[in-house]
Amino acid sequence: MNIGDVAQRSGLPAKTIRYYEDIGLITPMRDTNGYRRFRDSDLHKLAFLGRARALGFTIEDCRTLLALYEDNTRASADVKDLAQAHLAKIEDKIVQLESMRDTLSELVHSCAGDNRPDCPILSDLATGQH
Amino acid sequence: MNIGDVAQRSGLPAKTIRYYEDIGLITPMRDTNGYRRFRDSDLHKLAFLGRARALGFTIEDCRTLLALYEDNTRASADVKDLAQAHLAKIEDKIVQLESMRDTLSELVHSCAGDNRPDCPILSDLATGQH
DNA sequence: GATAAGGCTTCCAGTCACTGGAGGGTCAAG
DNA sequence: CTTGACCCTCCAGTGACTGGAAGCCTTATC
Repeated sequence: MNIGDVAQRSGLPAKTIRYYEDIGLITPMRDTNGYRRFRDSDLHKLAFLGRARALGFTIEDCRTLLALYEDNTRASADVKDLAQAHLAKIEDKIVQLESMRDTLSELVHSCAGDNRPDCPILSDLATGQH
Repeated sequence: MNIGDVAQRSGLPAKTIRYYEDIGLITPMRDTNGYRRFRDSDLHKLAFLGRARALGFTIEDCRTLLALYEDNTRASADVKDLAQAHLAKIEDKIVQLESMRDTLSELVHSCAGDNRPDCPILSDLATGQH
């Protein structure tokens, strides 16, 4: 398979696939013309990476996950720890965003949104007081 | 005030304040020795920026917000529109993160986390199937 | 055989909002 | 006069791509 094929099948942009090779996540073969030639195992890895990234794992997490995946003597505890740490970060972010949302939503609702200049949003930003 | 003072009072790192000057958000004066000299109005702006950033507004949003703040003929509708658009983005992100959290949480709970290699997390990443 | 379209290559630069560090000048206290 | 705490500028790096330039390869058509 050429890069266009794996891009389509994995759902990842060709640019991203080249980038993943650059940083050593995959190592496709090369044809005599210099084109990358992808094996099924490469496609498999890319799909794996796509799913891990979609769950928000960092690239370094993905590297570790791939290594664990290919290590048949892994302990599932190692995978679980990684996933749990990541889950905690996500939950953290959600809490932060919810706090922003709540404040912002309150401000938006308290603003008339008309032609007059009076604006509680700006007042709040200016003074930190409602 | 020197940069250390405004850093402490605004809660922003000195590096960030210099950066904000670089990109034209503030324009402190200079002493003869080259040190930045901040007026109260600069501190006020920095506090404004700190609060806007804490609500997740981008730097460009902040620039616009500052301009609106200083324009006494603004329409509050302009501020509200900006805030509402930003709120929508935040809500979007929350939905995405919640989806990640739900999937990940399910996977984490289904993984034994022991010394054996069998791991539903890796299986899911590998196949996209539970 | 020429040519055009599309796919592939590499390499460089830009994104966002800082952050770290090197290398050096300034200031106040003892 | 030295020490230590400030301050300065400039450069590079972060994460994970993404866009674009410049150029080679392949396939189809005329």
